[in-house]
Amino acid sequence: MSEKVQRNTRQRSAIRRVFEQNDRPLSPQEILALAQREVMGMGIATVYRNLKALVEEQSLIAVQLPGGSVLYEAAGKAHHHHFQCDHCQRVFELEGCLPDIHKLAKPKFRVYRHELILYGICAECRASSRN
Amino acid sequence: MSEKVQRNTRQRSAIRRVFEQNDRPLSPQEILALAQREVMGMGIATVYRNLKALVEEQSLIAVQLPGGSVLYEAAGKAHHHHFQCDHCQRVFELEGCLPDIHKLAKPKFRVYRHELILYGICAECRASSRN
DNA sequence: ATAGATGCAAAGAGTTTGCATAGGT
DNA sequence: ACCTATGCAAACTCTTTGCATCTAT
Repeated sequence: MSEKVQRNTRQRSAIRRVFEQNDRPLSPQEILALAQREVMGMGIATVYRNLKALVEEQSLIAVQLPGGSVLYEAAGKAHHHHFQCDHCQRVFELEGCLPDIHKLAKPKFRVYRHELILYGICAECRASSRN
Repeated sequence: MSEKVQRNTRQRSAIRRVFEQNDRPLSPQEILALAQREVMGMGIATVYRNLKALVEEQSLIAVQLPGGSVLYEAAGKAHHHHFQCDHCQRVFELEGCLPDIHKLAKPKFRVYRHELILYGICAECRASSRN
C-alpha cells in the first residue's frame, strides 16, 4: 500500500523536460531520441520504465492510437481528441468534443468513454508540399 | 499488373465462412479459433496470409483499434464506428455518425477521415454481471 | 504437371523483465 | 550505506517470411 520513494535521476528529469518542451503526444522512440540529447546513452528500457511510472503517478497519460502505437502526453488537460497527419505522422491535440457522442450506442449499452481520431494533412505539411 | 489466380482452399473458405457467421470485427486469433472448427490444424500464418489477401481483394476491412489490435470485418458496409466492451473485450458495430465531426480540427488542417470508438459495457455483460 | 497455398519454424519489431552495477538520498 | 534506477541482454508477444511439401486447377 505504501509507495516507493522516487528518485530524481538525470534520466527521469530529462524525460519530464521533453514533455515540457513538446506539447504533443510523443512515442517512446521520440522520447528516447529527445531525452538522449541531454543524457546520452540512455536506454529504451529506462524510457519504458519511466513512462510507466509517470503514468502511474498521473503525470502522463497514455494515448492509444489505432494501429498499435501508444503515445504519451502530459496529464491534466481538458477532455480532447487527436489528429494524426498522414504525411508526417505527427499527432496533434484537438480541443473540444461533440454532444451526443455516446448516443451512438444502443440504449442497452453503457458507455463510459470514447476516443476520436481525425486523419488528414496538418497545416505544416499542406504548406510545404501542396497536398 | 496482372493478378495471381486465387485458389479456393479449404482454409480460405473456412475463413470466409467465419465472417459470414459472425457479424462483428474479429481478431486473427478469434478467426483462427473459429476456422479451426472446420479445418483443424490450420496455422496462424495461414490466417494472416489470407487476411492480407482478403483485404487486398477488398472482401475485408482492417479495423485498427486503439491499443494495438487489428480486427477484420466484412467490407462494403456503410460508414460506421465501433464499441468495445471493457468486460468481454468484444467489438460491436455502431450505426451512424455525427455531423460536424471534421470541424474539430483547425481550418488549416485538411481532414479526410476519422475513427470513433466508444467504450463501456455491452448489453450482454450488463445483464449477466450487474455491472 | 504446374504454381499457388499451407504448416512449421525461424526471423523481425516492439515491449517487458532479470540481473549486476551505478548513483540518489 | 541503503535501496531505487539504469543499461544490457534475454525473454515475450504478435506478425511476417523462408522453405519444403501439399493440393487446387
